[in-house]
Amino acid sequence: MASLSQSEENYLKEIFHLTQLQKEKVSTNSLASRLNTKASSITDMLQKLAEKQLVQYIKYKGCSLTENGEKIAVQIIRKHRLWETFLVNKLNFGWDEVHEVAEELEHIDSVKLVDSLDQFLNYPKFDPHGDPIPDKNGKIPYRKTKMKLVDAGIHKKLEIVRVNEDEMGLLKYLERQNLQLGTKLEIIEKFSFDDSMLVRTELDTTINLSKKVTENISVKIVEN
Amino acid sequence: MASLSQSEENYLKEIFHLTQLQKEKVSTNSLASRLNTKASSITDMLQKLAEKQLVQYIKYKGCSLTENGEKIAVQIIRKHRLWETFLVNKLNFGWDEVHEVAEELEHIDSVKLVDSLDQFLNYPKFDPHGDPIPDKNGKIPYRKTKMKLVDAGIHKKLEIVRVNEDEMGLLKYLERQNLQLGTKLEIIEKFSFDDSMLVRTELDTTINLSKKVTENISVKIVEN
DNA sequence: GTAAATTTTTAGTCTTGTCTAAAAAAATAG
DNA sequence: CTATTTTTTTAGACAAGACTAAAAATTTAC
Ligand SMILES: [Mn+2]
Ligand SMILES: [Mn+2]
Ligand SMILES: [Mn+2]
Ligand SMILES: [Mn+2]
Repeated sequence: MASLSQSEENYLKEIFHLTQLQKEKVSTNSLASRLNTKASSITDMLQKLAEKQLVQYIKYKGCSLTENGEKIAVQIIRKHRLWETFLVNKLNFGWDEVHEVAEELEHIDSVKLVDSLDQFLNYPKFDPHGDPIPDKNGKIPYRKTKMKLVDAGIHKKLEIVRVNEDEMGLLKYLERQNLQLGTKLEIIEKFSFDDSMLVRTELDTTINLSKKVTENISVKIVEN
Repeated sequence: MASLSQSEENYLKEIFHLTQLQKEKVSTNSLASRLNTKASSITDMLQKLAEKQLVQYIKYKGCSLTENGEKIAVQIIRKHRLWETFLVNKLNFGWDEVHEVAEELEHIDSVKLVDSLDQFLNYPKFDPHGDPIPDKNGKIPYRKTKMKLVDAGIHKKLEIVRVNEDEMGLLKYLERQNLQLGTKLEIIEKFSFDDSMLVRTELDTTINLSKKVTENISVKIVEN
């Protein structure tokens, strides 16, 4: 089990994420754009990872993770999300400040460290953005009932359970609007001409949210 | 201020440590043995670091840190020792388990992270081995009164304030003997034929310590 | 003060991960 | 179904950081 380079780990992680989004095999170009590299670099690396039995790769057909590759990817995601939780819960980072540092911390290689951190944080199930934190065995506590705000029905009592941390600028925007995980809200009206919606929060403030926003927030129904 | 590679940071740190030990310029070979590389690799890197104005390097004459190089080295040491403190104080690592992980954590690049960690730990002055932790501004809280146990006088009340974490196996040995930072002891007798000594600890247990041990423990005098 | 031993540097290679440019395969359009 | 466009792969290059072997400088020994 020779340990992997940061680069290799990032590739595995990204293949995992892309596989979640669309069920098909992951294309060279999609990886290239997520990893900010050129397609040729992706091809090189995929060949290496295939060699190491971490991905299945068929020329021109894209790739997917092997069982082993997925196991490793999940552990990196576990570390990433635990560190983000640590930074927010213990070191008082804002939720928009943690991702970059977690990108570095996730590569620290020590099982004892990760497990101790997990315990120290009291075995959190979700990170500061509401993403599930895989446990020691790689089990991911997906939320069963969760939908994008854009798809939620009108006049139901909703609670924000997840925000898309990848969406550049969203976190800061939500902070400014006083919207956070756990915030309860209700859709008052949906405007079809620009797909924005008017929502009312607990404090009786009403805000208009654009499609861009409501597509990147997930909620659960609290009551109806 | 382009950020440095892990390798470059390790070189700077090691040059700093070696400069502390012996006042002269640091030799290529001494660096090679500390960094587990070959002398030729050292030469290559010194040329690069000299280029970047981080070390002063004169062919065949050894090197030393520039002001800027030292500043960076000290900040890495700060990070190393803060992380070690975190691991012991918050995650319940043993003092013999932290160094390796800290070697990785010390390269995480985020001033906010380091300073928050420092605050979270309550601005510790010393790490789990009794080594001083540089502050945000690079000031190092050296202990004024401290001597190697091997050099301490007989029948004085002493307290362990520092152990040499580099000495392979020492930490585990001391743990086994129930000797830790803060342990009070008194030298009962010194044996010149093998330079060992008999010490009595607070709990009235007496232990014979070899020269190898007493050279790598530092104490302060509590009373005489 | 010269010869031998040691230390340090140089020259040349290798691996990793990236890039650009060109070639090849696959997808799309008419 | 063929031609064009797009995607992917290959070929060749480069920088970082390490290594080995050989050359050069320095130190030590007599
Ligand atoms: Mn993140
Ligand atoms: Mn997250
Ligand atoms: Mn250490
Ligand atoms: Mn230490």
